[in-house]
Amino acid sequence: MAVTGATIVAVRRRGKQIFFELDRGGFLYVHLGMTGKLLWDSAASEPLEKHVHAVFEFAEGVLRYQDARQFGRVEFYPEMPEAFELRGPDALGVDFETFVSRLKARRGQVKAVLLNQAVLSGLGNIYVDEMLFAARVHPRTNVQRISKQRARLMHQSMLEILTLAIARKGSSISDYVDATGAPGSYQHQHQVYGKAGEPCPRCGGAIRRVVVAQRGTHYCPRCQRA
DNA sequence: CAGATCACCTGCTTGC
DNA sequence: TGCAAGCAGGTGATCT
Repeated sequence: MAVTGATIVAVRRRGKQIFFELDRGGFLYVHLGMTGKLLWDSAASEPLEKHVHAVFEFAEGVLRYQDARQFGRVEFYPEMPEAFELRGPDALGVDFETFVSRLKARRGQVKAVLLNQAVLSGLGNIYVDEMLFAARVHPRTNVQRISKQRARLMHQSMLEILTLAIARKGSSISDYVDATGAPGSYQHQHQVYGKAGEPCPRCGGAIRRVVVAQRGTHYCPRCQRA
């Protein structure tokens, strides 16, 4: 295999994309998709658990890639493909001006634009719903019709929510765990995601679930006006 | 070009 | 209990 005997010299991330750079050039690319996990162990388990698709052996232990739904990726690239370069900057690193200009370069529903990784890298379904709720923006709002003040609030909410979610090691809805097997705890901070029918924490009205951009979308119809 | 629809997969939950 | 339908942290192709 292309990576046998290589040493990882750096690990980088942009949005949901993880890059393990190798001393001999090239890199291993990992995207967890919906149910992917990278699991570290001091020794390989025998036999392999279900849905383990790749095992990387190190001097110190073993890294397994497990992914029930197989929407994730583990690939080796000798160099950076152009398609990767075209993806948007990491959401956590964008300043307000960049945020606005990248959003305003698009048309259509704000939820679809935020989920588009060519606009910003890193926003997924949970965090888009949560940031739109925080900024009181309806998910179907045309991105061209969002005011500067509202965009300011969205940008602030995005940074706050992502920062807090990372500090809490992510949202574990059913099965996400980190490399040590520990679940995240940000799911306990969710205001609207997965809360259909429950009272809005801000106004008490019922949270609604609809489909926007082909994704289950949770919002408060009273706080987030169209 | 925006947006809908489908496709890729497995597993868990819900409802009859 | 059984079985079908619906749902899930993502993305990309294809069509209208």
